Amino acid sequence: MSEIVDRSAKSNAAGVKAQTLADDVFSQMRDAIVRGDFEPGSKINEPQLAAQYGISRGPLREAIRRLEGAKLVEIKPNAGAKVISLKKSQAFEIYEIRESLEGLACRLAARKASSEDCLKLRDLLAAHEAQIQSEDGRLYYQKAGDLDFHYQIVSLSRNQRLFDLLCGELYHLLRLCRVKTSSQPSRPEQAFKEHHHIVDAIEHGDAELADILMRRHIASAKNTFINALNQIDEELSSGD
Amino acid sequence: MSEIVDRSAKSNAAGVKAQTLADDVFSQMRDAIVRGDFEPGSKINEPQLAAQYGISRGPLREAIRRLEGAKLVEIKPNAGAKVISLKKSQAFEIYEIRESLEGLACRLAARKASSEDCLKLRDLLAAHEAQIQSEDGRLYYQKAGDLDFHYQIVSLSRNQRLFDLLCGELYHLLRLCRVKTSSQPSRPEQAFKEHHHIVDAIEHGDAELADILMRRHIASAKNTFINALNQIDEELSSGD
DNA sequence: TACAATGAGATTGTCGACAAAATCTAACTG
DNA sequence: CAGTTAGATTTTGTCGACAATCTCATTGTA
Repeated sequence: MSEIVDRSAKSNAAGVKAQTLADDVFSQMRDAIVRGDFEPGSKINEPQLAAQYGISRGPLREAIRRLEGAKLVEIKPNAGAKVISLKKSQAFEIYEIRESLEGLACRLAARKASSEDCLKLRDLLAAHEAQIQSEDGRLYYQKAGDLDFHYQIVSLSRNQRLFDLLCGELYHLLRLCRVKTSSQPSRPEQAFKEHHHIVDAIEHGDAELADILMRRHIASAKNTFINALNQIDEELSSGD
Repeated sequence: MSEIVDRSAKSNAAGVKAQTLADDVFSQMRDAIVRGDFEPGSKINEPQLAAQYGISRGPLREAIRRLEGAKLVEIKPNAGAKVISLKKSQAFEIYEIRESLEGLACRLAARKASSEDCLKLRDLLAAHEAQIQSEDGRLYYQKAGDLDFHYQIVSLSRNQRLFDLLCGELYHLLRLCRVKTSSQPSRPEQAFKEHHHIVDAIEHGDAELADILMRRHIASAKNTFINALNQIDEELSSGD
């Protein structure tokens, strides 16, 4: 009943070939941008990219228009598209929005989650704990693991548009600037505790508390992230 | 410094002719959809529309791709685009998101607004009061006036992305389904009081209170809106 | 030497035509 | 008469070519 689905994965799932060239190239380019294969701020050259993907400029331009809709490129008339380059202040803005929206997701999840749902969350956290204690725990935790947790919470909100907005747009944007701070130390143990407290609140159906705890959790992530960015700026200006 | 700007108005401002056909047709179609000129759920016929706007299918398809990005149409491969048709549950989802985000906007506005800013808000509300007491007050207030107020609050948040999201996307979507409930009775006096209380909180720099008041204000709007939709459903099913 | 005009090259914007897919119609079969 | 299949028509997807615009280097002049 009303399952939350990732609509953004139109094509690149297991072996399902794309329906249209524009959609296919859109997925490829989106992943490439988020992965950091395109330098942020770099110009997008239509003839070159069309040749690279083996398509004509028509579908390519449609793909670029979709990227514009996903806020991953900026288009200026008669000047072409550029890969977005997020400044610190813009990353901060996105974190502010995420803080509010994930608070909402938690609030809704606390009202709607079944005991089964909570069990699945606990399982996920248990798997995370095992990973933390393994050698590459830190890396795993902050990369895929943390994201898994937030994904699952958002789907428990049973608000499809909220899911699309957070998981289909904002997360991509944040990953884009996280490429810079790739090896940020993070704080796995602390985050792990916070996750458990959030699940506690959801399990008790305490929507208000779940909201507050999640917002606090994201605020911490925001701070460590901004600090990492500041540090990079300092290194650049001192080493230059 | 750092003025909040409506980036969505690329073309249709005063006399400034569009830079590119695709952008121009995008604006026209977006306005037409929001205005209700396109029946929600109706199919978009490319050859016909291209002829209507006097352009070829290339730019038209790019415009449609941008509309897809704005969530105003849905595209299925090899089947074309359809104007979005929001169900009650989806409108509800959008209101939930709006509630959270405008709360955030208020919270930020309370922290950042200068006394000048507050004065402008008061002026706006005073103008509204005059309108309310005039003959077509009700209509004015709920249409342009109410929106003006919310626009201004969101600008005061000084979060450009929040502004784009709320004023550039969500408001359009809500206006789209408000077309149905065109003459909803609303509650101008009550809303007017709430607006004043919100400005009070912002003036005092009480971010927490401003947040709560705005969320409550939108929750009321959400309820009257959903009730109006329910009433329409009843009329349809009984009169049929 | 500094600076503006000019022109060549490259890039974006637009178009019409063709290919592939879907839809509709109508005839055919049980 | 219902259901299915085959063909015709419409619509979407893709391509290559041309026009408009921008960029940048070169040249000429003060």
